[in-house]
Amino acid sequence: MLVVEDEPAIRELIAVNLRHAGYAVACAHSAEEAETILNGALPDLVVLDWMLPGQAGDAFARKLRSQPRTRDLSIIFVTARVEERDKLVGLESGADDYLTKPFSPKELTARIKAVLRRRAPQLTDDVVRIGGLELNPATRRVTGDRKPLDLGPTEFRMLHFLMSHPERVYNRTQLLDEVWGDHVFLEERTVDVHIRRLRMALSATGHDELIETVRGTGYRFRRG
Amino acid sequence: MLVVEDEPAIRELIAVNLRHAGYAVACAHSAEEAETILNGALPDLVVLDWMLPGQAGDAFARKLRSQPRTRDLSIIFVTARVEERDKLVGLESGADDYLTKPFSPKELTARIKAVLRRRAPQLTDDVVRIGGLELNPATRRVTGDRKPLDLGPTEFRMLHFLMSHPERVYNRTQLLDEVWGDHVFLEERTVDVHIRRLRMALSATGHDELIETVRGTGYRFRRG
DNA sequence: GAGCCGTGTCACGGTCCTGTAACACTGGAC
DNA sequence: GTCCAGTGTTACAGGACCGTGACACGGCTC
Repeated sequence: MLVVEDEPAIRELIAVNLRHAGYAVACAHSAEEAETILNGALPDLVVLDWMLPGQAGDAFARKLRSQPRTRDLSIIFVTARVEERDKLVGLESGADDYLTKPFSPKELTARIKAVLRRRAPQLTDDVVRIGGLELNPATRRVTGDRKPLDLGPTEFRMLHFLMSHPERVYNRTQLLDEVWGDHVFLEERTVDVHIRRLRMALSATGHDELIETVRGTGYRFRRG
Repeated sequence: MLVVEDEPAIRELIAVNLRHAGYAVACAHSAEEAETILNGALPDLVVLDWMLPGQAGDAFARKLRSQPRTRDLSIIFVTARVEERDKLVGLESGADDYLTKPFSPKELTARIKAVLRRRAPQLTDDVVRIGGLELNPATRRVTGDRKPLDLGPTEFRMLHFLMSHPERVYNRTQLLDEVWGDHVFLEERTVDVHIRRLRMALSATGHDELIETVRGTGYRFRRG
């Protein structure tokens, strides 16, 4: 997650809230600094101020869209202008969404979730194979070393999600959002129990150690 | 791929990204120009702006659907309106999907891929043979181990569909769409009852266990 | 009209799943 | 070593989910 915003107060406000929501955040106060960062690692999403010193935000967005490496980045505009015209121009530069100041942290994270969900994390019907496990969403079958595994609906969804994002650590809130849906209202410890049930099922073929606990953070599905 | 959009900026944004995704793209700024192009070559898919000058986009879509030559084109609507009502009308005019501005290039290509992939193979008249069962669509006869089975119309269509996609799990909504037709308005539990009737009929030759219940998901036709 | 067949819906009961609380345990800070 | 937050484990009540039988309705034949 990259936040590009010249106003320090707003930049920190956004960053703090994103971190709290479980995202890794980098900040930049100008388009130039943002470019430097982007030359290193690519984020999943860019929160971009409409009004940037020197170079306007939408010009920067067009630039991102014009380069192959950054073409597919999700972009959310933050703007103080509410006029329709500005929104339209924002759309023309290929933003995924926009926020009008003032906005609440809740709205920010909600929109980010919406944008991210709209695009990537849609679990597909493709077969996932990792570490001796094979999960087939279309037939809803899971095999560990050719032996079939019996999973409940929730266990299956969780394993599907984890296997689709190996090595990556998810906290309990994120798992609730991804596996149960983000409108649910459940205890975080519920995740623990389902992790256990999933591990139990996987242990039938000796694959129970594929799900790793990251103390203080959450869980991770290991490669091999 | 044909892009029909009157706003030059958005049109180019879409076209550039589609070309980058590997599609051949033609552009039109109005419905009239689009018709001229369609008189020449037929694309696989049309990206159509909801608001077109002169003729509304959905009117154009209806026109496409009404002509045999363009009836089967996939259509994706692009609209700035987010209201549910508009979405509904968009789908009623036969759109395969719609995009709400703002959207990102990645989202656009993802949806296009989804629509193209969704064009599932229709049920053919070929004889289907699986697990001792033989279903002949042309004669509308089903035999289990050479013994004839007596099925009602709905049971037959459902068995035909399930046997044509063995191992794959379908939920009740999908089965309603595939067996009854896209836009029926029936209780999902109705599927259960017909599954039962089908199982009863199949049990006459001992093949009732071929239809498997996948709890929390739907039903599956087992191989062998 | 009566009778039959195919169909959609409902209600009941059993089974399995699931969320939660309570308790046991672990790892790390000090 | 002690202590504590964080996690593993277990048990259980409630509920979701599905199979099943019954019933009403419409179309059809006679």
